[in-house]
Amino acid sequence: MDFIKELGYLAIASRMKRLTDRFMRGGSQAYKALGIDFEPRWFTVFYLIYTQDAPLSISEISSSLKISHPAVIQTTQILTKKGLIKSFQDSQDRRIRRLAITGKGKELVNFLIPVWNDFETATSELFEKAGVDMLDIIKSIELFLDEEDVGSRIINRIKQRQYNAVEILDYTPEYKEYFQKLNYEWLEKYFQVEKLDKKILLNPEEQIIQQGGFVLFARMGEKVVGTTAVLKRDEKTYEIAKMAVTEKAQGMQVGRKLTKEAIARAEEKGAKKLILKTDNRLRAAVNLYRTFGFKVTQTKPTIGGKYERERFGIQMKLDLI
Amino acid sequence: MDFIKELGYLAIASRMKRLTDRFMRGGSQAYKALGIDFEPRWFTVFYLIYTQDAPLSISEISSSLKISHPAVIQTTQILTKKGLIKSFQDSQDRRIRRLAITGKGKELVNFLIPVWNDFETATSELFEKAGVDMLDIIKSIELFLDEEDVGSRIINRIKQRQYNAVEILDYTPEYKEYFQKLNYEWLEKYFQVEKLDKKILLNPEEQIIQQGGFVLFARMGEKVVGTTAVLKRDEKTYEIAKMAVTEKAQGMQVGRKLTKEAIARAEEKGAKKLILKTDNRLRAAVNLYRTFGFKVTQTKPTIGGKYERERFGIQMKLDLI
DNA sequence: AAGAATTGTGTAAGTACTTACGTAATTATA
DNA sequence: TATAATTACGTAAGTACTTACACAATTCTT
Repeated sequence: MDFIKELGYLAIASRMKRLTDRFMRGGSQAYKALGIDFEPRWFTVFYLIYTQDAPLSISEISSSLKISHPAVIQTTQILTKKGLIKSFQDSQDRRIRRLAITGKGKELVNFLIPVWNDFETATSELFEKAGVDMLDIIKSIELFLDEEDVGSRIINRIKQRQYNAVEILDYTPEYKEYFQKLNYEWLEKYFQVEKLDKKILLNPEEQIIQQGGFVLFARMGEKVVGTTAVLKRDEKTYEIAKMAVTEKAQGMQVGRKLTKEAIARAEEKGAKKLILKTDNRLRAAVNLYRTFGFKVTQTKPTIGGKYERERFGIQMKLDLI
Repeated sequence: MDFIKELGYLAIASRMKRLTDRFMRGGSQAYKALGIDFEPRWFTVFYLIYTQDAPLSISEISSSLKISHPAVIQTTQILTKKGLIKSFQDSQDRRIRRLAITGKGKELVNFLIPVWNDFETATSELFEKAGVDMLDIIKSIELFLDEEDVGSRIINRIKQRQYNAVEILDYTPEYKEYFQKLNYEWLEKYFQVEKLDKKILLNPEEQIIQQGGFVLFARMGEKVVGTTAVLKRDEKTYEIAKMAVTEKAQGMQVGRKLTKEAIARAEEKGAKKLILKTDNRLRAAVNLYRTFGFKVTQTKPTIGGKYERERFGIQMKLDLI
């Protein structure tokens, strides 16, 4: 029974690892059977040093093989101990230690060349029998991964799913309490709830909607996890304010979807300019707004601003069309 | 610059390893980005325990995943410390420790299921874009490796090459010295050179060839590395004797090719039966003869045998049709 | 020309496996 | 029913990487 096989692409990395280990062990067995004191993992470093005319430095080997430099150091230490390579200081740059093959090393290479040939033939024959051009496959996969690595591929997919799971709702009186609660949650964490906050948060209909603005809510599943308000400043200018996302839902694209919807609705209402006030220390928020095209317009302390916290804040602006 | 790429199938294992590492690291990054305390390497063990209804033992997990049991123990120790699984002693067999998922573990699974889904979609999409059915490829390669593993594929190829490199030569007077030297080499190592040995080794023409037998030599490159004699016992019976391969060439199929040629030539001369005397302690030799169909016919000490060493020896026989 | 930044190497610690070996419990065997 | 063999688990040591950090030499910047 082989559980990993059953999991398909879910455990593809584990399965590839298992296969790779099998290849590595096979190589090791072959050397052992021949009575040669050599390991497959030394091959790339040793062969690189052998083929290059000019002695290489540690970091040159590291970048050529795309492995870490401590890995190179470890391997070269072993090869040096075996007497297969030697090292000397570079004459120009005293930081650099250059590595070259020894006479004993060359002797071993001559002995190993036909063996390596057999390695190559045996593996290429195996892949040929399996009807697989493995070199081409790896090349093509590596190319795709150079474009975007596995991690970010997965992360983007997760974000997309989370984004789709967020539903944006219009203001209704029964959600009023969430507008207050969600904003209190973060205000209390980072700043204090000031007098003007309370006034707006307690009376959104009167303070925002009746003034020509609007309020949005974000729902994930059954839970209201975020909110934002858009205030009307004048016919062409609106302000995004009172954006709040509950802690548990942060990083789940709630703010992104709220912002996107807020911009779209403001545009519908005839806005030509959107502004917002935030705090330079709230990096996630500032970066989010930036991805929508908001630019910082004011970083100096607003002396006599309406809110105490504005003394540390910045203003951002987005021109529509 | 990517040296490993240039090496083709010679460094395919290193290249596969690099690719696998990339996948593993990608998974790790994704969990980290989500703020989840979970690692890709835990997945197979954790998921197996989760999916199975009955709690599993260490060795059941080990064989299901085809990894060593200490690897399972290590992973389960971590998962236990994280509170995701728990263990209890089996009621029937007190050696067995059974592993089951905890409430906390189930909670995490529920959270992770959509994430794992994203893992799967992201990787399968990647392979699809690359035009590769990776699951099928790995399946097919694993199938071939189950038949014959990488190590033995390589070793067989090396042996074949070595076998082809051995050239069998007929007796000529100028090689006479090798017949003596090669036999002295091993006789002195394992036994003593006895009186009868000397007589035959010094006069092969008279003692072997003129009696209806023959002598063969094996050459690798410029060097004579092995020899054997075939003595005529009667019209239908020949004896393989004085087989010697120099130490440096041992394991290189010299004995095999000499034996094969000896059998073929004896057959040409009309032999119906081949016998030989060897020592049970020379395992490599006995096994070699066995692969040609020789059977042990006599294991008891030959009291009063011609050679002192025969007291520890065995006799083998091969019937030729 | 002084200070900052970068580069090359080395060391330490951590991770995720492996093989080898030890011990206790169970099962098979004579 | 002793004894041997097998099984299940655990521990130790080794391997082959990694990341993080330290330090010296060199190069860049002002």
